[in-house]
Amino acid sequence: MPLSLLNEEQLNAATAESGRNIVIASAGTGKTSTIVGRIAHLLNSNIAPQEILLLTFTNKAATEMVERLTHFFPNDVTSRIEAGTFHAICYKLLKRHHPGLLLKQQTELKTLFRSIYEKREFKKLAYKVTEYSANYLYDVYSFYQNTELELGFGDWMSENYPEHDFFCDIYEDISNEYEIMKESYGYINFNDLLIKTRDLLRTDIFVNFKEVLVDEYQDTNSLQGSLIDKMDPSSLFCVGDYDQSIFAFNGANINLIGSFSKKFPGAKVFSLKKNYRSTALILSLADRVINFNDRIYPKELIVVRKDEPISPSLLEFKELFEQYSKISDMIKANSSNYEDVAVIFRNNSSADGIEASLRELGIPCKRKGGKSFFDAKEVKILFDMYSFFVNPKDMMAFIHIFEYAKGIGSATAKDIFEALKRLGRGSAYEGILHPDTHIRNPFEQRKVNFQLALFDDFVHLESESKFSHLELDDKISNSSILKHPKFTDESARFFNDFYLLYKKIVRIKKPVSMVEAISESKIYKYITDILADQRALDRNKKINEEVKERALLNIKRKVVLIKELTKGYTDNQRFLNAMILGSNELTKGEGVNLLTVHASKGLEFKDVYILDLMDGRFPNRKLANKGGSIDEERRLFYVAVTRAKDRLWLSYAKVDKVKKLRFYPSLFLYEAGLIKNREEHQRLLDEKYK
DNA sequence: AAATGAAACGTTTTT
DNA sequence: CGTTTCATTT
Repeated sequence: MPLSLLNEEQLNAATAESGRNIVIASAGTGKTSTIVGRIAHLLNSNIAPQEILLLTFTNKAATEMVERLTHFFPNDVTSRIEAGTFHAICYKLLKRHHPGLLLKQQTELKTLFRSIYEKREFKKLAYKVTEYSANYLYDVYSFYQNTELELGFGDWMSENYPEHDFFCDIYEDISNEYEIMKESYGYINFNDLLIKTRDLLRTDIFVNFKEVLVDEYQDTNSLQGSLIDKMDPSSLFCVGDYDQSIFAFNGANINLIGSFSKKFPGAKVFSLKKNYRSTALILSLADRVINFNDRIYPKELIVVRKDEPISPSLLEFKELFEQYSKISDMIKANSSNYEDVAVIFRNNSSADGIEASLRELGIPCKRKGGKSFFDAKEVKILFDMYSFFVNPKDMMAFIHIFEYAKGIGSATAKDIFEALKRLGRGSAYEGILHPDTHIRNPFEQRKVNFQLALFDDFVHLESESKFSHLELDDKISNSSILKHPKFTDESARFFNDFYLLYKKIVRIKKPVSMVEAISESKIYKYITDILADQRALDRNKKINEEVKERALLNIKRKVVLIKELTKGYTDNQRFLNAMILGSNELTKGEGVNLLTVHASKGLEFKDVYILDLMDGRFPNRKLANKGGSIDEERRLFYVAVTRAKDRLWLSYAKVDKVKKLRFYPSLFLYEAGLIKNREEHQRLLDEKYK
């Protein structure tokens, strides 16, 4: 039984009476074992597995904990435990009452938001404050949704950004229109997942969890908190560490832990103090630094490991890239098993340098990186085509597809989409396959000036027989869509190919076949050919056939990868949503782990190298000055250090010769006692940031 | 309104 | 350094 493996303090927590319980668990004190033990205890007490909900920060963590339980309980028990991230669980719940929902990539929604923003006029008059950019406003709005439960967006803005009071009505108006547009295109995003689930709980979605367990409670935000409140479980078991709260930018409320007892009078507080993970020297270093933060409860760490510790060491380099290559050398010389090594950095910008150096020495490494893969144009367009077939309301996907049709840009693509909707009596899907043949002109007159209600001329329709020489499908050559004057022979063929694919795909059910049908279609070949041409242009703007071949091969390889990703999925919506929910949980490859501090949360490694410990980069001064805080940066340092089990290296470089920058060692290196002359450092810092 | 070429820009962390 | 945005031409 997992319970017999627990020490006394862990066991006390794991077997706590049901009610409101919080466990303060410092790094490396067996938080995961305690949660696993707690679930075992619940199951032993005859609580049904489906009455247990485990909320974690990553899906990986959830899978791991359930996996551990399978060693002690039968599969049909553990598989019925609800476990996952807030978002994944909400998706599952919401799906029951909202079956057609489709998640959309964050960047797409930003584009939508920006398009709404750009229609607004910010009349400045004599006002000296400039309005927030669309991008920034989107982030602020998202932050608002995660943190504010009472006020409307405009009121919240004017309270928190009083100097922008003047614009707050416009800001709120933009957010309102954004919500309406989002709804009309059938989109949903990460925040909506939580908000909609919360709002439907008790009225449309019913849950009956006896026990809700929350891992990484310090990184829970108000929105997530309100979701738990609405579930109102009979028992709640939260585990967290004040010193590891590093998600303030996402609305994580560090006070949730401190105020737990206030919010739930009579709540039991447990604390885990025995550290099993790291050596005494690593822990004392972490402790020294984190003690510079104000404490809300005393930090008391007991080192369990008694083996001879290896002292953490400071690595000083003259130049940034010298640092990367020397560390790569060290990893090669020092480590037998690359899987046990992690290179941790504050900013993703450090990743490329170290990755290149490792590759040079032939050292395998892995990065959390679905991003670049899903950002590739050939992947994007495949998913756009896929999304449009699954969600015909998805106008943005439609526009992206038709931007590849020569002579048709986003404005015309939008007209065509609207026209298809009209032909299909509200459904673009029907408009393509079964257009209303009575409508002669499906195109709307455009408003040239919205305020003055000036109208453009009707779209001047061309003759139906314009493309009779092209051998198009009958359905298409008879379609009034092609009467739009922007259609040329080439784009008419494009539309025809689009129709043919759509006609074929309608009967397809399985994601694999879907990806196959799209990737083998004429239209996808046409698009990828354009992409390959672009990539094969040489200096004289001529296509290098050899390069083109390679580009096409590269695209084919990505298609194969997408096909592999469909494994295990039988439902198109589920597959598409999973690609968005889990896109950056994919880690590819094996070898040395390259991680940001945030991504390293919850993990542990024998050897840890922390890179680029320069003032400005870590702590990241830009962030600390707005929104963040030096305390949060210090917690980040604490998290990074406590990932190490046996050996730890802390590294910085003095200059970046490419960007011609001079660096000063990180504040935390002084606080750790690794560099002594602090006064001199402070003087230099004061000079630099006055 | 689209295509092309030139200039700026910017580099935070996650579900 | 590569992308994104801007300006110019068609």
